Amino acid sequence: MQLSEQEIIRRENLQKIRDLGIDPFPPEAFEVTAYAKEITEAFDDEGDKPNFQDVSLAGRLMGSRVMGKASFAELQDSTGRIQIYVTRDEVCPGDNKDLYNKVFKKLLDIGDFIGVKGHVFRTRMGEITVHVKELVVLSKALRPLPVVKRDEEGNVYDAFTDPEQRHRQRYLDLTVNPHVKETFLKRSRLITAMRRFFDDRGWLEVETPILQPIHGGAAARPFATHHNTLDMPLYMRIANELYLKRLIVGGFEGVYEIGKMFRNEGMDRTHNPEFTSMEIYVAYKDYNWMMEMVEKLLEYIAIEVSGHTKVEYDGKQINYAGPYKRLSMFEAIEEFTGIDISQMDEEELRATCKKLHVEVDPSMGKGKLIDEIFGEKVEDNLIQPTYITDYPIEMTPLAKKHRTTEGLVERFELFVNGKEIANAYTELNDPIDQRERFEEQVKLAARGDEEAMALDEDFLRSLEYGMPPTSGLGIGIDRLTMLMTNEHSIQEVLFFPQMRPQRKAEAEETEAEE
RNA sequence: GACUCCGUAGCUCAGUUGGCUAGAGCAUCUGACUUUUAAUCAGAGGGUCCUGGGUUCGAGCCCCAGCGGAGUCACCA
Repeated sequence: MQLSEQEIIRRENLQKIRDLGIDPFPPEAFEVTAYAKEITEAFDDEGDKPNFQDVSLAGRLMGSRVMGKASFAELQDSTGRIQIYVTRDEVCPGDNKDLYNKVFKKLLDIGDFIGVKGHVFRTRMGEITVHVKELVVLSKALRPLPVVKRDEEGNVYDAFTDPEQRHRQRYLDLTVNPHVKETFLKRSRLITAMRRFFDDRGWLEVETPILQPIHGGAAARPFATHHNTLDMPLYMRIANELYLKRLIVGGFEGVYEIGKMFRNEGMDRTHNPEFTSMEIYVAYKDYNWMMEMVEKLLEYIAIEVSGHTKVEYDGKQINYAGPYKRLSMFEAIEEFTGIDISQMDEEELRATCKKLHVEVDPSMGKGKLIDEIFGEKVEDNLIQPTYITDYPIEMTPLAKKHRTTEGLVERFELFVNGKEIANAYTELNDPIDQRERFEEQVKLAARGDEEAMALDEDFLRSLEYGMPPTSGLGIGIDRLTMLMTNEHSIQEVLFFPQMRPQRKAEAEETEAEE
């Protein structure tokens, strides 16, 4: 491996620290008693006795301003940065000044972990600072960190911005770009809030198989794998719906799962091959109840994550306080095109598509044609949270037929900022109807539809034993996180988004070793 | 999968119509400095110009192929 000049110098510094009898990677725990954010927010030197007079902090050294016998430096811990003040004679009370003159001034580099003990004071310039009495090396960094600087007005210099490097080396991104950490803290708060909301209502968090012999529950191409001992193909799940419903059959009244799904399809700003979804099923409910539940859920999450029901996205204020506007698919199309398609047959729909300049192909059936019109003419207009209800039966094989309208199912999707973020049904629990719907899917598959659902005989058997009336909901956690954090790419809300291997040569070497 | 744009120092970026030894700021190194704030001042070092071919007297720049990324579209919950 070819080392850069800076890497060579850091390795030399590492050895020099060892030569001074200091372990640059000490095994002992270091007791932390205070954090940067806590100190900068709560330090009080107005009264008789300033607080934080005996603190111990640990973190990375992120820059230093050395001036002879006294220096200022930046310490960055898990909560943020704080200035530290280090003087030679306090850090080195005896005759040996090596710790200051050699270790601190020369051998420590940006990125090294150090621990400091001392008291907090305010400098003449007004900055809250830790006056260091003891300093220890906790871990040496051998590679130079990107150095991002900010001036008083908050202007950023030499930002670490290349998306490729940021995503491949997320640890660097997290270290030098504070906003990134904030996004992932919000993601975590979002999931925690959602879990608490469900747990408080007595619904049970469960886990269902990720490796599935039949990839059911959604329309998507799967990742295929193989189990050696069983000598059988297995698929990474594209959905967990059919397993969660089996648990409702088994007698749980409410079950939910937050977990990864895998779809072997294109990648772009809103799609990663693995993504996190939340699915919940509640017995004795229908989709009308579910709409009210989702309103409460999102309002709760918005407040927990950002403090308000109104969250800015893309320069727009999105208001998550319910109730949300509800439009049937036909009403929505009529609202944005002026055309009532509810009574049209396939030929009339085809003519309407042509009139609206919506591209179609001959393989599309009635449901697909309606979906195309909706996607082209309506979706982008649904900025504030809006429910679209009552979808054509052809595209929704797991939802119950509409209670009043022939040809529709009891389904809704929630749209925010023109994107679908939730999907829910009054679940189909009639096993005979369900079998017929699966058989339709099998016919589609025979016609070459790679995404048609497979027939799951065991799932049908479970329904035949009886499933209570149930409503189910799925929410894409990544996309909801994007909305709550004002991020525009799914890569910004995943720690490690999928990327191509960096070098072909390296990939070939790895293969050769196997 | 198609098209467009991008790839130069650890980081952010210049680099003219193809023309001397490829530049800047920060970072790094040497020195000065006991309250600094993007610390400052003086000096120094650091390059697989993404990779491989080609055109040319001469390529960071032009051509071809490849690798990686970003965007748009296609596909898709």
